[in-house]
Amino acid sequence: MTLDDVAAQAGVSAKTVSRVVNGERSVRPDTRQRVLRAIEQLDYRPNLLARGLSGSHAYTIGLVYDNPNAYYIIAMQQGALTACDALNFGLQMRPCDSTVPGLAEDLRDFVHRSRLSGLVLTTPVSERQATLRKLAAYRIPFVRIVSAAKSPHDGIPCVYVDDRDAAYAITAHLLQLGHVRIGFLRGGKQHHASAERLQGYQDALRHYGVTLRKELMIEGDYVFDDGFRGARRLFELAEPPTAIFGCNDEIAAGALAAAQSTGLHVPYDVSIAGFEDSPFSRHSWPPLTTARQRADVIVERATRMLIARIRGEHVDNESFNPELVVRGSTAPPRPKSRRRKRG
Amino acid sequence: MTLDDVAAQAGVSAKTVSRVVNGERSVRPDTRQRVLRAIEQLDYRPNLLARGLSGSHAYTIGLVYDNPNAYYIIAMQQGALTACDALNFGLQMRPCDSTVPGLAEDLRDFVHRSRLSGLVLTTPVSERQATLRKLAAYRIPFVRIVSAAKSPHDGIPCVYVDDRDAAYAITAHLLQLGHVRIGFLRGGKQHHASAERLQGYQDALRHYGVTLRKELMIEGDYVFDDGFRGARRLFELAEPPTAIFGCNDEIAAGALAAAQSTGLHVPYDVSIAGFEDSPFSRHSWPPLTTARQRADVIVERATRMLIARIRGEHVDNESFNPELVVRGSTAPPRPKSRRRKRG
DNA sequence: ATGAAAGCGCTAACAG
DNA sequence: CTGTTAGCGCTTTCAT
Repeated sequence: MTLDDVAAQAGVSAKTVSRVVNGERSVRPDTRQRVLRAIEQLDYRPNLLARGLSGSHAYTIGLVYDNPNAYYIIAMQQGALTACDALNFGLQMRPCDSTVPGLAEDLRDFVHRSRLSGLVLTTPVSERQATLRKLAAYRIPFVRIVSAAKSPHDGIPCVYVDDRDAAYAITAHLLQLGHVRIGFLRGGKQHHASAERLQGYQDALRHYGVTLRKELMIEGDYVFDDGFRGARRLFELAEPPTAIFGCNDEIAAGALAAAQSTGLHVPYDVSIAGFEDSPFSRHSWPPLTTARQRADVIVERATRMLIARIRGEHVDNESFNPELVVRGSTAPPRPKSRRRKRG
Repeated sequence: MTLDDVAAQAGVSAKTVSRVVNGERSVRPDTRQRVLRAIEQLDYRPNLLARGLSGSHAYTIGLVYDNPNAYYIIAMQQGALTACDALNFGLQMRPCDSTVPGLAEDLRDFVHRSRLSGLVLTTPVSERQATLRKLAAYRIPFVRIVSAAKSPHDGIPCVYVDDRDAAYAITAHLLQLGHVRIGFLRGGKQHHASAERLQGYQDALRHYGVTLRKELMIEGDYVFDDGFRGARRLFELAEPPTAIFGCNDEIAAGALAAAQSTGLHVPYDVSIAGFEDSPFSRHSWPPLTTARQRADVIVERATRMLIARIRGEHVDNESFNPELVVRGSTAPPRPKSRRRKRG
């Protein structure tokens, strides 16, 4: 079933059928109807390979990620697949290392080789300004997912996730339980979300009139071991925190393991909260209080935006707000620590 | 960078370059070398769209999976990508539900629509005999990954993983530590690996002269909650086991959580072992003794086999043996005397 | 063992 | 508005 078959059936040229299929407006309504009917009768479906080879792009997008978190990746892929299936686009997965020097060139080659229509950039690739600039200079259409409290005004379409607000909510939850000394285990610096979450933590403390303490904020990366080590350091302080907020669930899981390895009971001796609502947070004991971040929804939206953009439609930035999920790993501090604070 | 460029560089015709790229044997070794050098010098990559349009198939394979385990999926994708990149094939991911009635037809449509060259079937899809038969009848080339102690002789190429042997090794490890009452938390019945692992467990017990006890083998699925519930049931027995072998790491993580929620100390009160060597097993406290199963390696091999088969080469089945990894979650059982003293 | 010619199904660039 | 003519980069088929 080819364009020519449809053309013959409709009594027009192949090019006209092509125009109808691609939604071009320079076709008379009655001609269009005739072609549409022929397409339906013959159950014609365009050959993506031929379209891609001949046209300026392959009707396929690339999903670019550099994220050590398996759950996150699966969720993102799921979202991208959903959108691509619905809109008749192909999808290529592209794991990468966001820190290599030639990343923009690699992605350019990737796009050119497969004649990709565009890219969905996820964090932290989406936060490397130099890479974004180069990609834009290469005229590669892309949409990115970023961590930001409000819509960026740089003209590049994005879905922005308000990590700051969600981190504020988690910290406020701990403060409302009565915690005052709250440790913060930071995530990797190449993720802007880390800074946003730290900001949310600090904003909450300030609003509740609690002094920020440097020794309670520990640097680290989004890995279990840094959560473990960071928590151990916090426990060894002269005045250890009664609650710990890990920058994501994996860090929090590391903190949980550290508590257990130290003989501390969670949540009675120490409360622990994470971020992300990954299966990690449910598959620990006790399950972790966290912020629900629907990576599948976020990426599906970004993918739809990208395809709309490729089709020349106007697109507006979209926002996503993670939602607080309270589970068993957080509870009020033990009275002892409160007394200590007062005395 | 096209075939013609390479042909010019190597001083041969485009067709010869094509032959080399596709691994055809009718090329003289020295000619092949010359072409290979030209390809490297020019960093030539064949255009998959053109190949697909021109050839009888799209030089792209599909990776089919129905597995709830994110780590497993990522590892499999990684392996498939590695092989496809090396052999200049495209890759399409295909998550599915292995229990739906029309699966074979869905996959056939998937293959035809994208003119896929073949499929890599992973468990448990690869174990649905009716689906396999239909796929074969549709003349769709595929390679499957199965759980088996020895090479199947059904003429369908496969990579077979000896789960039984690895489960035997884990059980033997526990027996050698001195455990006699060893609980087994089974995985989902639609996975043949579950039966193989149970078999390995039973073989080891028999081999060591330990009586099998029904109440120590608990049914369940490959999910955290079943590990949790199953372990709780074991702890409630009049004579609870001193060690638990979970059919995979997620089940074992559930068992670990159950132990902790019951106030049992791992490994002093109870040893726990898993299977898979997923990050789960490292990100718990204590880290889990397990069997290392390199899903990436397994799938990469399967993918290479599939492509070889598509190219008309002869392929033999390959085997993979998971390897025992001992970590902190297993230790000798507590001597009765000491237990009394502490209790 | 290698090459020449003929498309694969579609769209871009031009006609009219 | 619609049609014609050229390819896209590769594999097929058939020569040699």
